[in-house]
Parts: sequence; C-alpha cells; structure tokens
Amino acid sequence: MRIGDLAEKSGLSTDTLRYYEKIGLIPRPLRDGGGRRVYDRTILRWIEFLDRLKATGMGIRDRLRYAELRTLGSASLAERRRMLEDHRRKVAADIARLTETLGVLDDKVDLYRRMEAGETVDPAFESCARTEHGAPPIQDSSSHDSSSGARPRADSGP
Amino acid sequence: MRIGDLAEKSGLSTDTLRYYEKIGLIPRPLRDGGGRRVYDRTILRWIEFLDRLKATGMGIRDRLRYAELRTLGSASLAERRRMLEDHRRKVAADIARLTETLGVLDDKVDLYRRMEAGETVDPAFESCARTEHGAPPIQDSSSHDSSSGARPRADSGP
DNA sequence: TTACGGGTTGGAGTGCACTCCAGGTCAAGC
DNA sequence: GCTTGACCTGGAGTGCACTCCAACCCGTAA
Repeated sequence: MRIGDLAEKSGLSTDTLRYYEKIGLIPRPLRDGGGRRVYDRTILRWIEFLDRLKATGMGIRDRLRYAELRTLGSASLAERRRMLEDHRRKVAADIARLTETLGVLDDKVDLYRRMEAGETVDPAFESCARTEHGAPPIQDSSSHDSSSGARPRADSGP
Repeated sequence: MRIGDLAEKSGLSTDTLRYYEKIGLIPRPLRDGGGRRVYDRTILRWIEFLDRLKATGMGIRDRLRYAELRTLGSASLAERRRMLEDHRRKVAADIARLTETLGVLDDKVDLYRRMEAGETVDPAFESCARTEHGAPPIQDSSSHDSSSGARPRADSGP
C-alpha cells in the first residue's frame, strides 16, 4: 500500500500522514525501490485508534507519548494501561458535560420557540431570556437572583 | 465589577476577557471615570454559556456569529434557535462517539491487564494485541482478516 | 521519448485561541 | 508627594495541528 492508498483508506491526507510520521505518531514505513513509502495494512488499525484518541480530546503530546510507549513493546504495557485509564476518566467526564449541555440546549431551543411564537415567557426563565436577548447594559444591582449560581434551568436531563 | 473581579468569577484571565471583547464575543462594557471597564453581573451568564458552547466543541466562528445575532435582539431568535439545534445534533453525535470510545478503552484496558498478568491472549484479540504491541513491520498479505473492516472488538457497549 | 501521475524533501504559511509584554494611566493609601 | 497595584493599549509571541508549496524523482502508458 502506498501513501495515496493509505490516505484514501484512513481519511487523512498524504501530508498529514507524512507529518504524523515526522513527529513520530506513526512508525517509519519501509520504502520501495524508488524510495516511496510502502505501508502494511496493520497501520490502519493504529491510525484508527489514534484518531479515536484525538477525536475524544487526547492532545498530541499524550498521543506521542502513547506512540512512543507502543514502540517499547510489552515493557510499557502497564504505563499504556494507566494512560488509557486516565483518558477513560476524562472521556466519561466529557460525556457527563455534554449530556448536561444537551439539556441546556434543549431548554434554550424550547424557550426560543416559545418566544418566536410570541408567547409571554415564564418569569422563571426571565433571566435566561434576558441574557440571550442581547441584554441592554443594565448596571443596577437589583435583578431577581443573586450574583452567583441559582440558574433556574440547565439540569433537566437529555 | 471590574475586569479583575470578572476574571476571578468567570475563570478567564483578564487578557482573555479583553480578547473576547476585541473579537466581539462579549459586549463592550461601560467605563468608569478612569477609563476602566465596569461589568454588570449579567455578563457572567453569557460568559458561562459561551464557555459551554466552546467546551462542547463550537468553534470561535460560530460563537462569534451567535454573539452577533444576540446583539440583534429578538429579530434573530429563529436563526439562533437553528444554530442551537444544529449544535445540539453535533453534541448528540459526539456523545455517541465518546460512548463508543469508552467501550474501546475498556476493552483495551482489560486486554492490557490480562497481558500484564501474563495471560495468553484470546485469538479473537490477537490483531488488537499485535497492533498495540509495537508491531514489527510485517508486510505479507496473509494475516487472518481481510484489509478492510472486520475489527473483532470496539463495539461492545459502554 | 515524452508526458503524466504519483511520489519525495525541507520549509514556509495558516487558523485558532489565547498569552505575554512594554510602556503608559489612574486612584487610593501612607 | 510618592508608591503601589490594578488597569489601559497595541502589538508581538506561542502551541497545536495541520496544509501548502517549490523543486525534484520515478515508473508506466501512449
């Protein structure tokens, strides 16, 4: 498999593949007679996994570290496992945050829909509506909830 | 509230707050006699919401657009709603992907744990193990699964 | 044999999202 | 009056993750 084929199969550009090789994310492949890179299919699985780590928010430093450990073979198993466990925790936390946000978005969409329909907004949502309305600069200190916390929405599940 | 207080309350740096103002993410605040920014508490809700959009993967362009729409008041309600609906879809897709990854990570951690214990790895996981082992370059075409697809793991639930 | 399509290299450029800095102003406390 | 600390401005610098480019090489089909 040459770089063009791998690019097509992996969804990365040839430039990106060469870049990943340069920084050490993927191993240097063999070359053919003409000096061109020849990849073996197993690289695809690795690229896919890297992509997954990236897509779930693992930065390049950690991916590099993981790639480096991988080249050390089984001696690095425990550390790789620890890295994955750490990452798992982060992913779980992200899911929680995203799920919470789903609720916030649903609430807001709902509110906007009702406002579009010309409906008077429930006082419980006033602060939210005002915030999202391009609030004219009001600098009094008398709005109806205190400065920190007390958001009246946001935690109704997805 | 001056910029330092807002920084403390919002968790952003004063530099970041000024930067957000410069690019138009947050409205220009009033100034006191000495030319210093004076914020009203409502800005915190907006910053919080922006942060949520950012944390859930909305890029700066879209956040800017949303901020711009916000300044237009109720005339932009429908478009803002559409933006949020679009974003909601992306967030839902992200959750799905993250959840899938949680499963992949669990499988891998499991596998590593067993390998650390010196256990012989189930043939069904061989490809995975090989991939994650710093596979020596094999360029035959006879490994046990065909080039595309057929991953024996990764889709067992969260 | 020549054109072409795909490969090679090193290095420069891009876009995002800040972050830092120099050099200055201002208000309050000692 | 002077120092201190928070603030001001414009602009430069940073780190990530590519992305593009010029100039070259190689193998194959027409």
